Amino acid sequence: MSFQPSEAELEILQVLWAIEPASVRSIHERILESGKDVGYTTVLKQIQRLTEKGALDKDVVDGVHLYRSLVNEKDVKQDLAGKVMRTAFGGSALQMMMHALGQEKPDAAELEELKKWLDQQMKK
Amino acid sequence: MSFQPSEAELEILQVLWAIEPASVRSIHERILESGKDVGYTTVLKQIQRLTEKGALDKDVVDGVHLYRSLVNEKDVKQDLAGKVMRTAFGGSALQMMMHALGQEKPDAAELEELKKWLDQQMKK
DNA sequence: CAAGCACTACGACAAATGTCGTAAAAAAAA
DNA sequence: TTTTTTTTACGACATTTGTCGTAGTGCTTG
Repeated sequence: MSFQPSEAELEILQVLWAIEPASVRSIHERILESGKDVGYTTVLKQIQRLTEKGALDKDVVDGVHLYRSLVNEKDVKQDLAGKVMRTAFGGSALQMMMHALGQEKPDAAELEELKKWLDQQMKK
Repeated sequence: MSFQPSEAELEILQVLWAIEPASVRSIHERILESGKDVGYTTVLKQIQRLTEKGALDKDVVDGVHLYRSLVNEKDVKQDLAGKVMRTAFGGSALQMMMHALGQEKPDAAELEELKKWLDQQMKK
């Protein structure tokens, strides 16, 4: 099993997957930009814990601490989605998706893409 | 926002949605059957906490305590799926589903059903 | 009725999470 | 080279979660 991050941890991982390697400061900024208001030290602490757990790696280049992820984005996301699918939707991806979409109207482009993917799948 | 259960809580809710109203004993049994090994009192405690939080309701009929859920299954599941979709998959249900399926090969029947649903959606 | 069983209530504990404050160290500015 | 500002390290604290043990209640049955 790969790494199963908590919510705050996932947030940090997401930032890293996008802009890694990154300093604590830049990660913190990103998180603030995304609307969530949280202190610098809080983010730092989470980052340190992630590092302890072996999910991140730190480089001290030129006196600046740069972090990057050691866990694979796809794996983590597959675990996450898979787990929810299994525990809450009896293993049905469709059920899960329909519930997720149930909140807002399905986006047309999204549906188009889904169709494409589906055709692809069925061909095989 | 509806109720956001923890994992153990969700497990109990799932049982209730299936066989409610139910006694602690029967809920416990169900959970054991599902493979998870956990003590009676542990389940009871979770149930009591859920009740405190207002997610369950207790009926004492004939000296037996029967519980049933006060939270709506669909709502809870939509919240859950929606949240994962938003926090981990940038709001894309498709991405979420593909990751979920990425683990095992997509099931043929599942795909068929998905196709049906999709056609339905696109028609509208 | 009394002893035994089954349930429930209560509270305790450890680990995980989310959040900071403050101190120490490093870098930048004066 | 002091002083200021930025960063990083540590450790603290409150909550939430998951898990039980134990003690109390009340129903069941000999």
